[in-house]
Amino acid sequence: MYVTDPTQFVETYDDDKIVPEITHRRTMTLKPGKHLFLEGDPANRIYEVTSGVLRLTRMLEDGRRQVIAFGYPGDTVGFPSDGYYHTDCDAIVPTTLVVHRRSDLETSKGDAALHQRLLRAALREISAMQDHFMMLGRKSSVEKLASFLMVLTDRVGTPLGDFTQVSLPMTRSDIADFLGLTTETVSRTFTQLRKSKIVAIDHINTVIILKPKALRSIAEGQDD
Amino acid sequence: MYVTDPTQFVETYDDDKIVPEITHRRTMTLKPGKHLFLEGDPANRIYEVTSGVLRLTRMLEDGRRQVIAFGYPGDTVGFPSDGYYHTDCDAIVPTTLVVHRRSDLETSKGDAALHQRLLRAALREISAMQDHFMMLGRKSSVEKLASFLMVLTDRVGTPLGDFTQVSLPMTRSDIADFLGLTTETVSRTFTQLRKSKIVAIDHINTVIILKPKALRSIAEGQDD
DNA sequence: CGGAGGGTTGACTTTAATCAACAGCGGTGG
DNA sequence: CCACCGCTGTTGATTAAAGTCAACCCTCCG
Repeated sequence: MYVTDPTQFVETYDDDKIVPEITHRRTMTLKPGKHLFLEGDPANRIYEVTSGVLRLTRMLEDGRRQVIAFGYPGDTVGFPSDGYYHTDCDAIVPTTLVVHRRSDLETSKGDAALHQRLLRAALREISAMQDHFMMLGRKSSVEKLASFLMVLTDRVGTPLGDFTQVSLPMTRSDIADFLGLTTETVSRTFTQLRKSKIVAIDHINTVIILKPKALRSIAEGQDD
Repeated sequence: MYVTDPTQFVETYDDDKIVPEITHRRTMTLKPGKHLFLEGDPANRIYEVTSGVLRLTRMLEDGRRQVIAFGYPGDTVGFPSDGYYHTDCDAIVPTTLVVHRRSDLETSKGDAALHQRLLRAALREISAMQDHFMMLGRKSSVEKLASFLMVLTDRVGTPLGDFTQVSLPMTRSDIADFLGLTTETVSRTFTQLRKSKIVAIDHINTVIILKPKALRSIAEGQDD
């Protein structure tokens, strides 16, 4: 019930014209709460998420935390810089991964097609991070939460009658640390969206998008 | 683009045994205020800054602006995603650039060494953006400004007696939009740092770092 | 000399954070 | 099986931080 809809994942693959080969594929699984790597670890592997959800985080000395990204199926994680990882990464649900050796991908010796994929993934990542900047720096709490829900709707939403269902495997605290808010504010903002009938909250970790257009226009700051 | 200290850049060159050839190098210059590209333009070129400073920005419909990065010498700008630029880019001082055709860099046909450079630049960019996330999402206004000044000190600071001088070619409004603050808050925060004798403000666009250690510990959230 | 734009400062408002209480659920063990 | 504990989430009251609105200054330039 946690896991991201497999059809979504297949589509992502189709879009990218990536047909994974059985040969030369190393896969692994990761249990919830288990770390894939920590900030400062030497970065020898690059991973592609095939199912589940990862959480990439950074911490300040005093415990303040920023969730950099959630790694959904189709995402690549573990981009190295100067040979090291610059975030912690752990699983929030059981997760399966394809493992690539960094040396295969980064040096000229490796497969050119794999190379291409890494570069494309990095460029997509940069673009996604640019959206995230605008969100962190310039949006209000409702706009942040609406943006977050829209992204998830577009990526991993599943149709449910006339509406779209989105599962939120992460805690409120994860959402808060992703959006640069507190858990209390996230909670209040959910309540606000629920009371204005834009979303319904099914179970704590399942929301139903009732008015996608309204949600999107909030996300983009059109109403104020 | 945000943090890459210049020695780093030189080392990267050495590591890769890339000595840019005069041949096949196309350069250009850009006057202050002139745009290099706009959000949504097809991304056919990738640029390396050789002198000057660029500003990369994104806008919301209602005019709210986020400065994504400043492009200093050694930085690469114009990373495409889906074939388009996702930010505006203009010069804030006279700027010179090396121009690369995207097709040369991104497709398998191009020079493998150039390929490598693009990938490295993209990975550095991702790492820098991760710092910026923490700053936007979790730091207070003083911490933000201190972080900004530290990065500039490390990258482009020039020794001045016992101290370090940093020039700020961008306006207060650019700094505000980079840090997710208002110009008023930036101004007040400069005053605060000036009054506590951590920096001195020479000319509007030149600051002198009097207590780098104090500034760094504020930036990292050690004092509160 | 005068005007425009960028920057600073002050007074006040708004937003989200903080502090605190409590509800719901899920697991554990008596 | 039920009681209790601990964790996550919600809600309320209050506070703190940054935003807004406004006045003013300074400098650069025509």
